[in-house]
Amino acid sequence: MKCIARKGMGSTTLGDVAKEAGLSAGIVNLHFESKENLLNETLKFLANDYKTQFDRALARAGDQPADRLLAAMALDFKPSICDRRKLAVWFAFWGEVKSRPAYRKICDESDRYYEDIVGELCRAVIDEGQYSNVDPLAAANALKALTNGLWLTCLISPQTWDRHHAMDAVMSYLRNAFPKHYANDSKN
Amino acid sequence: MKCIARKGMGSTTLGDVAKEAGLSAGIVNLHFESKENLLNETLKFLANDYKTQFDRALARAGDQPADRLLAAMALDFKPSICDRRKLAVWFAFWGEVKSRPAYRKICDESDRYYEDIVGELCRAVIDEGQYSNVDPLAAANALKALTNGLWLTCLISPQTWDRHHAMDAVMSYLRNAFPKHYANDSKN
DNA sequence: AGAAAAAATGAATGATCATTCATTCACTCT
DNA sequence: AGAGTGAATGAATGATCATTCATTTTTTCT
Repeated sequence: MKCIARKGMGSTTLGDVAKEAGLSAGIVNLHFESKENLLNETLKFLANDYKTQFDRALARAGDQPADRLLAAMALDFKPSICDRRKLAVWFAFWGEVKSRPAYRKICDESDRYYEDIVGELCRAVIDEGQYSNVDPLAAANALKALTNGLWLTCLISPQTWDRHHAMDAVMSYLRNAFPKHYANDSKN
Repeated sequence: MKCIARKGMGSTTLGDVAKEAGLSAGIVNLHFESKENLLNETLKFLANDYKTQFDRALARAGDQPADRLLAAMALDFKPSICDRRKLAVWFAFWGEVKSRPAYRKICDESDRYYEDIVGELCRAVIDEGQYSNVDPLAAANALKALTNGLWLTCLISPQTWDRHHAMDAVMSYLRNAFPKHYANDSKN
């Protein structure tokens, strides 16, 4: 991941990875069989790292759906996730999604997991607030898209845009969509 | 662009490009000097293609800021822009933004152009609607991020998600943010 | 300690590529 | 027609890389 962030996915060689690990040239093939396999495992690792943090963030959040939804969204802009190096790796893989079905599949399955959980949270919030004409799954997908887009902005314009601006944008979205729940941004 | 969409940026060789063009091996270096230069020009071409369509879409839109803003957003989900092959190319470059300053610069400058124009449209809409506490630049950035994120969803989940769903999500955002202007989605 | 297993080395191999350039081709003038 | 110009060819070059594997080093047992 360090190598991908530094040199880009196309330009990281197994030699780079070995050097980064402080080991010798042939080491990656010994442990990962092939470069393709290493990259697949890297994406799985990244996805799993996110899932671990996501599950933990929800476990720590309270019982209220609105609090849980906020916790889920806030995670995306914590330093442990919204780190320019990690974001670069996500985008490196997304950049190959069209040409590498294996990457697409991993991302797609991962996305579905969050769509379910966040969709369910949205459903509960919508019920509570009697928000009419709001589809919970659509809201969950929009939130996911907003996050990914804001990550790109963090990547492209680090000088003028940071994770705090991004979190503000998410709060703004939540306030507009679910005004009764997020009227005053008391959190974070 | 065809090659990048099909094989990914790291795996497209100058030979692939030459073959796609129906020409011989050395042709790319003859016309573009180097591979690096070809890639830079490709990104510039893509950005310029978008700008052309953006300017034309605004030129065709009416005088009302709300109509103009809607036209700008709707463009992003027209087939000529929201095409899986073109999206793959955008993401291929975004995937290297961290490691290639040249790409970041082109994207950043391009983004700023739209931030100005869309920000100004948001400002006008906010004035008209007396929407309180809404920062026009923040709204413009959020809309841009939403678009980019929705593009990613189109790339990753083409089976369950298309440009129409994406446009619905944008309409939903506009309706929540500027209810007086987009209450009934009479357009597209 | 010392045998056995596991991990790591790094030189060698063979493939792939970007780039070069002498030559050929196609077209435009007069 | 034929000289002159620009475009295109494709074989050759040299560099980079993934991968292999015989050998060495380290760790884990008893």
